[in-house]
Amino acid sequence: MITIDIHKIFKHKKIKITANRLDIANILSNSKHPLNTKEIESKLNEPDRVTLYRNLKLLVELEVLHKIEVNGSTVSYAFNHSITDVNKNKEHLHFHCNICNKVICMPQHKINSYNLPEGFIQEKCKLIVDGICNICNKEINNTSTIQE
Amino acid sequence: MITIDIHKIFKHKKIKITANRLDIANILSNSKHPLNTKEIESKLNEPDRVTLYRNLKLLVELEVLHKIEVNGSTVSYAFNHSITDVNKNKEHLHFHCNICNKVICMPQHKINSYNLPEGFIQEKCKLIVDGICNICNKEINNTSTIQE
DNA sequence: TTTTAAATGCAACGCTGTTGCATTTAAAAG
DNA sequence: CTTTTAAATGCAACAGCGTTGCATTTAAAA
Repeated sequence: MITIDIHKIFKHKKIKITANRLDIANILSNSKHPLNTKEIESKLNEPDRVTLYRNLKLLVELEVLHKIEVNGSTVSYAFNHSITDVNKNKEHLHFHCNICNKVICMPQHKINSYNLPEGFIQEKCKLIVDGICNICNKEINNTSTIQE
Repeated sequence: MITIDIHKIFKHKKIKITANRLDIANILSNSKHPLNTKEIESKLNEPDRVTLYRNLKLLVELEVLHKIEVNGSTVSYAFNHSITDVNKNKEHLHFHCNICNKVICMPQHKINSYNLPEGFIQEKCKLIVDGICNICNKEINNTSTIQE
């Protein structure tokens, strides 16, 4: 059961183990794709926005979660599996679908460090590709076939 | 004089040539770096937020400007020089300084297209490196030297 | 010069995230 | 197990960024 691992992580990070935090971590840990605040909120039983925002912020600071900002209005969160599994979660490409707004990790495309001009220091890096995801693409093709 | 080129661009795009729009385009055309809304606003004589936002949106849609979102709270705009100069402004790396918040174009690092899984369509792409810029880096070193 | 559709500027709103503060609760101490 | 206490919660209110509605102004066509 994954819940036990999350208990351990919270203990190790020395934060209180609360229902709110367990819920958030479990939802994201079990999700195939990163989820935005709305999606997380809708999966919670007692959704208080303030508590959610505070816990998301805390868990990102403690590196339990990753925050992924594909654009100004779409902020997603993903569980940082590299806490338990070192191989996963190196900085990688994120795909953002302009139709369904979903964010999909593409760990096959890792991000290297770039040769910047003298004096520039690279701390973090993000690579975002916008477009149409495989599911929306399929739907578009189906619809157009029917119409013909 | 650059103003004449911008006149031509607006004519060609079939939008009214107004003082507001000329100001925005001139400010960004003459700026070395992309500027955020606050910075543009501070350089305007009569700053009405609504008109500014509406014109920024329009000029981005008409591809006179580029919109660069390095994170949720930092949105910058740059003049699209490729309208007049085909060589410039291919999609490239943007550097964001975590100290001064400035955004700097790094056209030496172009963005290629990625080999995405079956069914995914790439439309746009962005590559953002966060860190410390050369100017802030120099300031940090100076300060620490004095303190020693 | 007249006409008209587009652009502007104000007020008010909406969404996302934050702050202050009283109340509740996890978990440490006894 | 009970008491203690610092952290977490939930509410109200706020702040920043961008948008919408609408009356007024203005660029540019007639």
